[in-house]
Amino acid sequence: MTDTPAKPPQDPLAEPRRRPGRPKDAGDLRDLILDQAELAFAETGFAGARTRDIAERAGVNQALIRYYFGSKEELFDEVFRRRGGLISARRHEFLDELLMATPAPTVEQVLHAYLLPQWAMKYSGANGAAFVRLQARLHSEPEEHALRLRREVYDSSVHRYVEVLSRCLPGIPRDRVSIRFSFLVGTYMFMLNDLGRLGDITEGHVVDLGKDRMLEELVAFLAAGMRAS
Amino acid sequence: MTDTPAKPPQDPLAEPRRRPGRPKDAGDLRDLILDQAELAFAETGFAGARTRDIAERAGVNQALIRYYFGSKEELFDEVFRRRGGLISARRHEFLDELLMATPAPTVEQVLHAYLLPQWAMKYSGANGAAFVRLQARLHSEPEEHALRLRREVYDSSVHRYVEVLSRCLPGIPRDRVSIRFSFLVGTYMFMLNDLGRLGDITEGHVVDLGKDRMLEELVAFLAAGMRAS
DNA sequence: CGGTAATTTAATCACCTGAATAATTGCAAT
DNA sequence: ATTGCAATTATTCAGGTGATTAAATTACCG
Repeated sequence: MTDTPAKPPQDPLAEPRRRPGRPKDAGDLRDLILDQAELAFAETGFAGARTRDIAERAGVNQALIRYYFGSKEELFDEVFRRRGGLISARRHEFLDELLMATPAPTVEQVLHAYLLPQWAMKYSGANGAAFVRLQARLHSEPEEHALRLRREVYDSSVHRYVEVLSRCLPGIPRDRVSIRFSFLVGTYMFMLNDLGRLGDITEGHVVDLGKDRMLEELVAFLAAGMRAS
Repeated sequence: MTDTPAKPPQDPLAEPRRRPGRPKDAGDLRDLILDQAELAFAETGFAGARTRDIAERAGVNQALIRYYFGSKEELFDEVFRRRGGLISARRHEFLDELLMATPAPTVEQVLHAYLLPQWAMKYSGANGAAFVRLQARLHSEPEEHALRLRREVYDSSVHRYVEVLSRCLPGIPRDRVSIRFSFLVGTYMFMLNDLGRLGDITEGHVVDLGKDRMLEELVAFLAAGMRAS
């Protein structure tokens, strides 16, 4: 408190630090933080990710996270809602389009409409794959927090798809359709998330089937399961 | 350092603390630690669990974890291997028995043999359900550590089942069978782990189908998927 | 122009974390 | 008896953790 109140001798190679205060153009640091948080949460999960890392990767002070989001948990929620909401919306759209085009679609068509938004996000570049992993992680967390988020974001689209599928499968009671739908959720979550188990199981014969082929295989498998007598 | 070298005034209601030194009968604290670690890891994942909590729940000093296991990570490995090895061994046994009884089993029979050990463990009481959750969590962790463990414990039984299934499904190329098998892994992992999503998806109509009925439904679904043309 | 509000930083807090150490006790072999 | 090993504890360590505060800088509104 008594001496060297001035700046320490700065590294002349250091990039020009942002100084505090309102920025001139404000290139929305909020979104930058969300992007980096998405990556961090995907890599190490909620507990494993450090707010310091997230801030550093975004080139931003740690306190800014609190400023924008309040807490680490609320930051996570926001990350999840941002893309989850998008996926859910796309699902609704695709189902609308499908029902508009054909009043009695096949099981395959309905499943394809349901899965495509996730698939497209995974291969969209731009952190999509990270979000998909983060989401798969959330799906295996039994905590109340996780459950609440999933409900909030996904339940509405899921319920609609179950209803439509039920109409496609007149021989199968509704409750059974919904049970099978929950099987389906586990299946695609795992495949979306996976980063090596497929290679192990096929003993190296199949490592990456490619976006389209994998989706086809999955739809065929799931549709057959749905129709099981 | 200078005064009060003696014990602080102890809470007279405190239970008699175990004093250091070799115990008289040594009711294997090692296993006690493993049990509590299993619960803790299942509840909050690897990063979220605290060695302090684990030790406390086991009624044991924290340093004992290091004494027996070396580190938190090695403790986790041991927890995983203990029951994972058991499950893998059971799978081998059941497959042996099945092939002994019928040289050409149905897909349903093979899948049942594969799934039963996990199912039985989940409903065995005695932390079985906790282990199953922990395992499902591990399945959605992409880290190298997780991958290595799964390989070590499960690959041998998985490869055998893929081979037998391939024989049951002569119309389907081997690679495709193994891809479908990896679909299957995701499906049952999710169902084993699930603690509420089923209820959401069925809008409350189905919360718990009961051990046997759920396994039947799952086998029917998966067998149909395996056979998909 | 001048004041107020928004945005950002550096610095710090209180607490927690896994790990390590050294002391303590009981048992078994000599 | 004495010594040495095994199992257990209380205590401490070094380093992180999310959160918080106070100050700094700029934009915006009158």
